[in-house]
Amino acid sequence: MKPIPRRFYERSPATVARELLGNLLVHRSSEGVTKGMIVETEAYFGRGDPASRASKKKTPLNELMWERGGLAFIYMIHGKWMLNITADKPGVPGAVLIRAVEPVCGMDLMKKRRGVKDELLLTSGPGRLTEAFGIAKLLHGADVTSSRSPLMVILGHPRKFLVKSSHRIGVKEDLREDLRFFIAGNSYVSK
DNA sequence: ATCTCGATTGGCT
DNA sequence: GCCAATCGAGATG
Repeated sequence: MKPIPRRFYERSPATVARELLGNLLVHRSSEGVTKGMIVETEAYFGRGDPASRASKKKTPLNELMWERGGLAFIYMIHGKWMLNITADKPGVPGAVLIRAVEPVCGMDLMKKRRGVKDELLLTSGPGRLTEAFGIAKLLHGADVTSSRSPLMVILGHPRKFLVKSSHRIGVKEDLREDLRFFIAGNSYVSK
């Protein structure tokens, strides 16, 4: 399993968000392995982006957004863990929120962690997928470009799909630009 | 120490 | 469609 290299992430968050679609998120833990195809993402910038955690000053929570690309940036909102991957060049804040994946491996473990049987409810939302994958603050700062990391992103099989975009979900104030990207017609895209 | 808020979710009408 | 529970971080005292 070869992770996608760091240079992939050190570009505009919007480009990274779009191109992450179709690739595979892999988490390895003592409980087992879970794998899913990324089907929905959102891009966040720094200064000038009212919805971003990095729109204001640096804090212990958001400082990772200024670091190099390809690091897991994790925080809690409404009692749920959100998984982001840092993007853009070191010193330039940016991140991509992983909003949904399609389960590929470890569905039994996902069902156990989520406490639901319906596969469609396993990973079809940012809080759902972190619960299904067992992702929490412990993985904050994990390097998803390292093959030794418990959390990584690897190249998906080449597949044809249509990418659509929309405004970002749930944000109080959004930018004019469409910054949510998803695979058209995929049933794991959140509502 | 206490209060407020949110890049959400699930249950109920 | 509406609504309340969720809980850690940041702000405030």
